[in-house]
Amino acid sequence: MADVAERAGVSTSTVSRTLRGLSTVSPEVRARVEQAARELDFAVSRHAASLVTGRTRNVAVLVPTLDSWFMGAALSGLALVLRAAGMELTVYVIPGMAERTAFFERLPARRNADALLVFSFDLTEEETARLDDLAMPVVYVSQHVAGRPSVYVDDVAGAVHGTRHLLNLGHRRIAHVRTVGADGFSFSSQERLTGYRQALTEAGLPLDDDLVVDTPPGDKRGAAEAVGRLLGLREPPTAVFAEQDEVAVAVIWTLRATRIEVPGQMSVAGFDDQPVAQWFDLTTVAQSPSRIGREAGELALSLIDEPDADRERHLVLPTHVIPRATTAPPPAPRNAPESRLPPD
Amino acid sequence: MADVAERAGVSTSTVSRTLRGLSTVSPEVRARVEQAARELDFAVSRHAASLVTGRTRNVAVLVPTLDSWFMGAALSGLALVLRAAGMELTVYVIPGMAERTAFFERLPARRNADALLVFSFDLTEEETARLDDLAMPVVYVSQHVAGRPSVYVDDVAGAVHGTRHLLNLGHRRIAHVRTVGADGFSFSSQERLTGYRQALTEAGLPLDDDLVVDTPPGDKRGAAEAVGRLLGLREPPTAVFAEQDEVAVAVIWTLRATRIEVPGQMSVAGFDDQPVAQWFDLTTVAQSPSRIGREAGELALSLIDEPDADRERHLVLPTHVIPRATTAPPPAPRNAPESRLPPD
DNA sequence: GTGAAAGCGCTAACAA
DNA sequence: TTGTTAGCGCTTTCAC
Repeated sequence: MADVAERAGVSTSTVSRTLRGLSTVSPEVRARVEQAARELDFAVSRHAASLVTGRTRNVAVLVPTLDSWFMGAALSGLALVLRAAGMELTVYVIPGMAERTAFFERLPARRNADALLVFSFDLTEEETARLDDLAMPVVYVSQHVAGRPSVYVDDVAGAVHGTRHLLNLGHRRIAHVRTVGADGFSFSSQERLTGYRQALTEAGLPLDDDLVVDTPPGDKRGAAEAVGRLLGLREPPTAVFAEQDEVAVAVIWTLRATRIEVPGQMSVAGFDDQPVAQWFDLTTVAQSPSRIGREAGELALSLIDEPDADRERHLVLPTHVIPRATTAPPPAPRNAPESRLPPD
Repeated sequence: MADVAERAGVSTSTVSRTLRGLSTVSPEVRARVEQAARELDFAVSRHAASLVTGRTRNVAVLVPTLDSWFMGAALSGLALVLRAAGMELTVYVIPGMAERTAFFERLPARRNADALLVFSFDLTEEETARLDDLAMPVVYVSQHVAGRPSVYVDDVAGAVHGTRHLLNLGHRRIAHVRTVGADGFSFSSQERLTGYRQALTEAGLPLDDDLVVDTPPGDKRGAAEAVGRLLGLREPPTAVFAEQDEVAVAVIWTLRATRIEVPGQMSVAGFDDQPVAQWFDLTTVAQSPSRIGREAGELALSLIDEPDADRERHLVLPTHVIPRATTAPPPAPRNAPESRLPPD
């Protein structure tokens, strides 16, 4: 910066003021400084600037992986918002328990970012408390954390609508296939189960635990087993509401391999609307991770500017059912009393 | 850090030395300092440290998007390597031409990272030159840049093997569907076409330009048109080698919708082996973006430590064909002279 | 509207 | 082995 100052014949203060766009610089001086900066290919060192301002112009995110449709889309949305605000994005990827422990022990984001977005973890009380004394805004994404700003999709309502879609088609035996990961059921997983149950109850149907089966995510074999269990039931379902599109696709795969037609003999609906849903023409409950990312980014930015605003804000994003080709009325429709069904 | 020093009854220098793990600290003092640091939840400000060391302990990546299978996997691999080295990762997402211009104009990574990884852009000479005077190692990923360190997959060889797989099944009319984006054909696109042609030529087959058709990526309609063109040919192909799995899937989709059996009447192979390939049981040429990310990260780290080593290193990663259920011998096999085919 | 000077939190010489 | 001191490159008073 000293070089630029010298070349423009001004002090470094003036260069600083010019480059930050402060209006207290005369036009001629501004022009001279800008030209000098351009000629010298000068870029301000964020580090030095942070040191004195205390702001890093950097937002950190904590994610379990980068390698998923959801995270890719969410971070793309977030990146968009951050770039528009002149903020940079640093990513902490925490794939396993060891890394997670290390992260919460050292909290490396401390002082090196203006805000932290925590994606898709089901945090313990301790971890949340640890983040509380981070002295920076923390936004929780894809999870509800009481008293802290959160952004998430309305999984319960989504599952209700997805299930209702099947009910409205006339299905009465509707199964739910959910995923169980290394850490047990995720938060979304539980919410979607709740929604599924709620829709059935609303429709006056009994909750049959045999109709709820588990599978590891992204595992054909697991899905095959789950489907096998459902087909082995005395009264098998006529429709499956899967917790995620990937599971739905695996279910469809298994059914077709077993020569059971979808949707002719069995309807299948998913949740997410990720690209694979289009390839399979899958009926699904759509959410927008990219919007989640954007909203979370904007919330973080607003918290950076006004640390006290929105401190407890929960932003709940909507879903919508996209009917496609994997759901249809059941093969032998029973004479269901339509009046008892709430509208889809 | 002053607080920690006071609490431990030492100078800040000693705290600094301790926290950086220098061995010139006596065990008792080290213990006191570490305890004090823990009690105060102290984390070193990377900014202040960078200011004096000139090293940021941060690696920047320039990516066109985060929202793709390839980038997700590649960045996950990269993140792994970086975390192990205690480096942080900042991501610049440049989705469009405007952002790209802005990036190369301002070069915001300058002085704010120890290395830059440039993913999947076909850079112009100017842009490359611009990165040259960035005063930090720049690693080019998924592209060949003469005289600069690069990491990429061997697209030509991959396409050769993919095409040979079809040749070995007995196909003689093999089409190639490639993608054309907003910026024209990508580098990989061209390489894969080259490999396709090379395999045909090796097999003594003529190159028929009618067998090479274009489609926008991820667009069912475009794929349908492309397939239509191929089927309308006087002598239609018996197999399609698609530039990417997504295109292959779209092609299969169209074929099946047209009641053309895959692989019974038409074989289809892809390139990438992304998850959707498994769902469709797609024969494909597999590459490992996660490995690409790891290798690129390691190359960058080595360049940071030894700026002069490996300056021109090109790391070319292998691919392999995964035969699955979408390829089979052609419906009416001609009596092809097997001896002329190179081994797969 | 501009400059001089102090200092942000750290590390790296140098002394002790 | 430890402490003292001088800056790293910037922003921010405070004068002018």
